[in-house]
Amino acid sequence: MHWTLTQAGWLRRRGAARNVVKNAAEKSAPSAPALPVHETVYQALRARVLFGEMTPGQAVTIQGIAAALEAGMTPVREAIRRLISEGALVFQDNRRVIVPVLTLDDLEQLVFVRKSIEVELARRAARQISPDLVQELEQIDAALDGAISNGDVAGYLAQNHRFHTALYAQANAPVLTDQAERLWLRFGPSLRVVCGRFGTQNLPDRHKELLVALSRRDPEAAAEAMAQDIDQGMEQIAAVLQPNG
Amino acid sequence: MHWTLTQAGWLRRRGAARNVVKNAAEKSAPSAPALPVHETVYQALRARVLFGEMTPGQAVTIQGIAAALEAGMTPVREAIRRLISEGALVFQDNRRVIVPVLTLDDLEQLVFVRKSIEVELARRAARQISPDLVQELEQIDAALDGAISNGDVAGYLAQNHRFHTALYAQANAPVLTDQAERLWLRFGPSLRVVCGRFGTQNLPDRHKELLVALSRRDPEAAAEAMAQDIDQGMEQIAAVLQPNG
DNA sequence: CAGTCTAAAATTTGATCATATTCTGCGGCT
DNA sequence: AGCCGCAGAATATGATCAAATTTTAGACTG
Repeated sequence: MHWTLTQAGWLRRRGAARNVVKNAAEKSAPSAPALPVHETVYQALRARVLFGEMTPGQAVTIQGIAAALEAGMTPVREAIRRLISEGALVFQDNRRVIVPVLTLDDLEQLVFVRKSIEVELARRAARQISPDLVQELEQIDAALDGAISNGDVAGYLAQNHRFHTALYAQANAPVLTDQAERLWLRFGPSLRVVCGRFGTQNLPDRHKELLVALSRRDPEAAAEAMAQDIDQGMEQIAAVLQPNG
Repeated sequence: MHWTLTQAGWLRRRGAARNVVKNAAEKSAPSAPALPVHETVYQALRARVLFGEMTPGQAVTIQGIAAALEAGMTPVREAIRRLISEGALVFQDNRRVIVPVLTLDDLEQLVFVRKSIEVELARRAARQISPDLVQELEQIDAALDGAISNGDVAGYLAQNHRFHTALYAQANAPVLTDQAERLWLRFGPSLRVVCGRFGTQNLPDRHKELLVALSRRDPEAAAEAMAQDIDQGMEQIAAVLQPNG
């Protein structure tokens, strides 16, 4: 399914089924303190960007999102500003918002920053990771392998993200983790394009070496494996980018 | 002067002098395409954070800002979300917003990222900088020295920021520059505290060596000087932070 | 009687929406 | 080409409601 987030007025707000997002959040956890709508909208949009449900260049309109998510314009506006600030969306001169199109230049810089930060995160995680966590990561990686062999692109993207997120959580470095999360938002849409074009078969999976290094608590080996994983992933993206930019 | 950005209703909006910010922006540049209010509010708040006009821990209320800047709540809200996303402000569980208080842990990670990114920016700038720009940087640095010897804290902070910004613009690396700018927002408030406590006299200024390296177009020397500058500045901040966090 | 703990009222602040206004780009018309 | 005018969209406001904090008042205890 591919959402069209433009075209407002596609379901003129009626008293009918309001607040889909909010209700979902409330039901799932009765103890949850009812997240603000601007937060849930943010998370919904963020997931779409991260898992490639929005294609590079696609237009994103406030009213379109508001209609699609059954929310008011103010919270949508807040969510969008946030995503823009994170590089997940781009604010054009027209005042209109689109999903960014990566250039080779951008990608080259992204590789540099990712290698600086995520390699360090891997190093730190390796120093203090617990056997339990290694096992959890192995499970995630197994699910990831399953997704790859099934050609399940969405599953691959989700599990891959889950793997890295779980690992970085072990580093106990909120500032660094924050930066890393932000970087992922920038290549999410393009990563999906890669999968769409080449399928999931020959996707990189350096996670095995990473897992070995982690279970050995070998920071430098973990750092090396992470660097390789990043390089491979980014090269895949570079392959589908326009040569110029 | 120290603004109290809490306490709404402190000037019950009358038709009097509306849109202070907007008018200022419009007047200053007649050719300017009338920036949206949410943008001008963002810039105003950003400057306050960056130049230490807000102290760590200070509360920031939507209605307070709206009243102070004579703007509506929606644009203020957008600006605040943006600043939160950049780490310049913090969204608490109460849903209330404050200026963050750095911990030693945060600072340590900030040093790491700054050194990763800004050192690289210095390197890249050194490769392609023009003599004109070196001269401009020298002028800024002179103004900076002036501010230091005059004990002009605000001037020091502004010129220091200007120096780095102008330098990074030469690196021609928007993604990296973006990251760097974001990092500065996180230690701005604390930097001001440093100056307030120790004055401007013994502030670090490794810019001289940096300028020499740049005029020689020596990337590695520039990188080294930048690393030193960052280390010194961050150490000053560490000195005023609580030992625990 | 002083101290203090608590419940209710008052106040502050945040969240959201509906609506009015302004901007932008497009297409037709001269 | 240049000039309307229209439709889609973004921008901005103020009203309204809800949540959280502070204040106040009273009751209970030692």
